[in-house]
Amino acid sequence: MKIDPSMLRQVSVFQSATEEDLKLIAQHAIERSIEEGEFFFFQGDPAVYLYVLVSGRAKLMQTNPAGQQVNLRTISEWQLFGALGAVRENATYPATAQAMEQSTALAIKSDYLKELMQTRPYLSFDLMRLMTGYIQEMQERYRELATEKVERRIARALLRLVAQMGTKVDGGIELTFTRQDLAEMSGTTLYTVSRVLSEWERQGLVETGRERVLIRNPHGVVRIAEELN
Amino acid sequence: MKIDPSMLRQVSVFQSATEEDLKLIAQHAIERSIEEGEFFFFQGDPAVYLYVLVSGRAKLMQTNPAGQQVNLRTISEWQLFGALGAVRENATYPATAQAMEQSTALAIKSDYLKELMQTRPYLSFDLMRLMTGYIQEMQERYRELATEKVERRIARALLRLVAQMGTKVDGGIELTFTRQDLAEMSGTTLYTVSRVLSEWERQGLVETGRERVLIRNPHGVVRIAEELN
DNA sequence: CCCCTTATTTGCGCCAGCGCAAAGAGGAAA
DNA sequence: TTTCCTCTTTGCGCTGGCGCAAATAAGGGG
Repeated sequence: MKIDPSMLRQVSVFQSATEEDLKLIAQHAIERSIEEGEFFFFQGDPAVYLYVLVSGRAKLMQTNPAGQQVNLRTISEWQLFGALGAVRENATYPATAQAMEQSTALAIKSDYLKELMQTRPYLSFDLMRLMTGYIQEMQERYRELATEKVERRIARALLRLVAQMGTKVDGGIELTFTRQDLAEMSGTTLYTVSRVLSEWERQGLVETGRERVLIRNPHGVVRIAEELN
Repeated sequence: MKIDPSMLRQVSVFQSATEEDLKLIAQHAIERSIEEGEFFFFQGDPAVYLYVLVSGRAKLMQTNPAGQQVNLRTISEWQLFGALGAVRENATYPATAQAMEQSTALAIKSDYLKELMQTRPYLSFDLMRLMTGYIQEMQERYRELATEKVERRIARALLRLVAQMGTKVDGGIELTFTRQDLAEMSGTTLYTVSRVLSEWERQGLVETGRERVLIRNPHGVVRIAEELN
């Protein structure tokens, strides 16, 4: 199945592209579908392609030598990932991309995008805007991890997820994540996440289930995330 | 005192610039000198200028509402900082820049660089390369903070500093930092840094003094930083 | 509808690292 | 030399959060 080039405009980096460019990009893209739990690429692989997620959900994570991992970012539809290789020569992916459900992505040769960027300043510019966003987010999360207590970090992780992929349902906002995912996102362990969520449930802030958190009182979660003390 | 434009080539982002461009940039730059402990800008200020440090040393840090801070990066001569504003509209600085000693920097209007970048792809490209480097470093540090024990984090912080600003002296590599600085760089407290350094001193790895660490056995520090156990 | 796999909860014990407090130590200025 | 300020060290007690282990719950497939 070929992707309609104009769909690509949903990708933030391509928002100012011409129809012409989108068509070119679509022509150079390869579609790749993988199952839940499989990988688009591994940390350390040569960064030959960059990807645009077309459907499904994936996570970008980093693993240390001992195998422990942290979740850097969750990728949803029409987000770009693995793009660092388009900038550096002979780059390797600094993180691993794993599908959280059956997913499809467009793979675009990093070199090709690099070539396009030579003559299309808006592309570099939009990509740069994306990157500055990541830098800011990582800086913030780094500070959080260094200075904030676990409960607040979990609250923030939850809020970030709400902004990114929360779905409104009756009675609140729903998120689909395992405790383990949440732990990797907030730099803690699944046990602690479970305990904190249980406590919040007792307070009526959330309602939890298997791979599911329903936020009943978003304002309450915000208060935990922001409250100074 | 006016800066010789060709000196600007030491700035990584300007490495591929033409002499012409360097001259233009130099003409648009304002020199600003500040004393130790003073600030180039604060987190939250409108990001009107970006800076190139000409002499001295500064640190970029992020503060949380309660006032605790983490050190994101140490800036040495001819490094660019505060550049995020050149990319985003109406941006505010996401961090605070404080001089660690008497320092001088060139201030360049963010808008001006943005203008230059429109017609000089190499500039965007080199800036992007710089940014991808920051992203990678922050991702790594984030993972470290989430998964590694304090001792190892301190070892890594030390090694990063060695790479960036270590000076070779007889008997080792010397660094000039307070325990507090080191603590902010590795996400811990000055007490813990002090204890760890004392222990390393007993083991003969380092020699410590006021605002000073002499690394006697770099290999030993690397071992602590890398060793999987 | 039952079985198996995977996710979740919770009790329990433990310890790494925090942070106060108070005592050194080093430098700079006078 | 003395004073003062800042940086550093270290004892001490405490606790947040980790992680094992075992029980429980929830799906999903056959």
